[in-house]
Amino acid sequence: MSNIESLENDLPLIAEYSKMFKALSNPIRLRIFLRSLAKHPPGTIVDIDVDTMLSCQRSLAEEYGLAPSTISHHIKELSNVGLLHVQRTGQQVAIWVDVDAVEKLKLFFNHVSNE
Amino acid sequence: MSNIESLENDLPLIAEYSKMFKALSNPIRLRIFLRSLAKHPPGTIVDIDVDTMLSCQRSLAEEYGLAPSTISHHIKELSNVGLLHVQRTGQQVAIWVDVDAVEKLKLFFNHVSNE
DNA sequence: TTCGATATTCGACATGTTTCGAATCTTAGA
DNA sequence: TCTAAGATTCGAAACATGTCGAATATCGAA
Repeated sequence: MSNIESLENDLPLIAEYSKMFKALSNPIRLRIFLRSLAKHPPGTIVDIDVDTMLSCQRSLAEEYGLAPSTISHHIKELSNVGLLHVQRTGQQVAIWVDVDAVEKLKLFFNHVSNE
Repeated sequence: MSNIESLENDLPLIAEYSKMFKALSNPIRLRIFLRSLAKHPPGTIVDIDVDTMLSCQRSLAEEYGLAPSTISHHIKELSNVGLLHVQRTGQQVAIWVDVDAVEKLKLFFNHVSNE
C-alpha cells in the first residue's frame, strides 16, 4: 500500500475503503460479519466446505428480531462491497467472509498506525 | 479483546465499533482522518506539539470543494466517536488522531483475522 | 474596543438508509 | 408435478445523512 499522504488522495482507494466501512457501520451487519468470521476464520480453511459456512438466514432473522427480507438486504450490502460471499445450498444460502477483504482492512490499520 | 463468538453478542462493543466505522464510512471524513494521521502518526510523538497538528479547516474546505460548515460538521462527527481530538489554537482549530482509538481498530482486525 | 478572519451552529432541503409486509422466485421432497 | 420451506425483490414509510448559506461565536491584531 502507498504511504498515507498519497492514500489520502487516492480517490478510488478512498472510495473502496469507505464503502467497506459503511458496510460495517450498521450494528446488524457487523454482527453478521463477525458470525461469518467465527464460522469460517480466514486462513484456517483452504477448501471451502459447506459445513463450515454460516447458513440459516431465517434463524438469524429470529435471533436479531428482524424480518428475513431485512437480513437478506444486509447480507447483500456486505457482499456488494466484497466482504462476504453468498452461495445457495439447497433451500438456504451459505455465507462466508472474503479472506482478501479482511486482509485489506487489517493492512489498512496496521499501515496507518505504523508509518 | 474477547473471542469472536462473544464479540458478536457484546452489544455495547458492537455499538462502539459500528459507530467508528460509520465515522470512517464517508470519503471526506476518511480523507480528513488520513491527513490527520499523516500529520501526527500515532506512536511517533509523545508530547502533543501544535506544529504537528493539522489546522486550516478553511483550506481543507477549498481543497475538497466543500463549505467550511460542512468540514466543521465532519470533524465533529469524527471527534464524537473518539477518533479525532479538536483544539482551538488562535483563529484556527487543530485536529489530531486519538492514538487509542486507532489502536482499537487495529486490534479489531488483527484479532478477527488471527483467531 | 472594534474589525477582519476563521470556526460553529442553525434551519432547510435533497438524498440515502433501514425496515417492513406482500409478492415473487428457488429448491427439495412428497 | 405440486407443495412447502426458505430466500429475494419490490414498494412504501420512517428516519438519518450530507450539504449549503445565513447567522452567530471566537480570537488576534490594529
